Amino acid sequence: MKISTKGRYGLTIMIELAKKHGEGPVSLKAIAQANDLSEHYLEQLIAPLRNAGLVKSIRGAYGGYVLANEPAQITSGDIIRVLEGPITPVEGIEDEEPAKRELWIRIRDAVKDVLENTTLEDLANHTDRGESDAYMFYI
Amino acid sequence: MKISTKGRYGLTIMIELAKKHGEGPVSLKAIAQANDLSEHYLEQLIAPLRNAGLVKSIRGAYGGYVLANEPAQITSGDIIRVLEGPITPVEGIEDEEPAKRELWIRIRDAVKDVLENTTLEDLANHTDRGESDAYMFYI
DNA sequence: CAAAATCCTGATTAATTTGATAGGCTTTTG
DNA sequence: CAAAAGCCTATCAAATTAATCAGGATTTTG
Repeated sequence: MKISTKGRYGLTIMIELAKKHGEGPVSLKAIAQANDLSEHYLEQLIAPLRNAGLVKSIRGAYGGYVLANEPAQITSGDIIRVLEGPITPVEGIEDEEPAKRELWIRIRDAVKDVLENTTLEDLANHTDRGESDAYMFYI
Repeated sequence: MKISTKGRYGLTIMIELAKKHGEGPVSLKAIAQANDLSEHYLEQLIAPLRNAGLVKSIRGAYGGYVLANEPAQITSGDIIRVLEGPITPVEGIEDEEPAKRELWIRIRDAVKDVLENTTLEDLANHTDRGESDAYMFYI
């Protein structure tokens, strides 16, 4: 039940682009350095994001990437789906025995709901407002 | 974002035990055959379930396993946590940047809510009531 | 034009997780 | 005792994930 670095780093890239939205292209190098990640690895992740039409690339000196849409129009689900595949706890839910199928569907819909209702704007604008740390308990 | 066969088969075992709850021990062999799974592999999965106190073993001929508690007292979260580890989309949520942390927490809590509110009784009693297949769309 | 910056592509490797297999030991029943 | 069943440990194969490497192509700047 984990999201791999693909989805995590992909989200990192997209949040950086959302923060700089409207300020011209941002290079992968800058994102990689700011987050201490491998630039080459990020290249592998942004390729599918570009193919999916979530970002646009601008080549050449002083080039980089920009979001293809407004941050409010791009959901975390768009990103995770591209990099992690369909949002479902189990492949082929339909083939599962009814008891388990019910559980997988409940989980899938719960996660889907969160991912589709959290946009890049929500994430990029989120400065730590220091809400109660009640959610910080370990489960 | 997938649950591996560990969690899936573990849940299968536990549902079988719930269905036969109160009728004496059920052997792994019977469960393996009924679900066309490898008995040896199931042994690896039931060991942690036993260590966690979710099932009790009865050795010797005509032995097997029984639930350690009533089906209504055991949640799917108990089982998944033992076999898949902590329910969280990311290790070390606390260390994440606030923007992403917020998202991981929302996902974690949504999944946690489903898992902790679905008991073995719910699952074992679930005969296919043929609800609307509206949930069968592909995402 | 030449150099720099950047995107773009493919191949390869390393590490981890998952899934499966084998075999022997122990305990209980009949 | 023999059969049935759990218990335990080790090993291996396959798949996935994570990361690295190498080089090329394109565009902009000066």
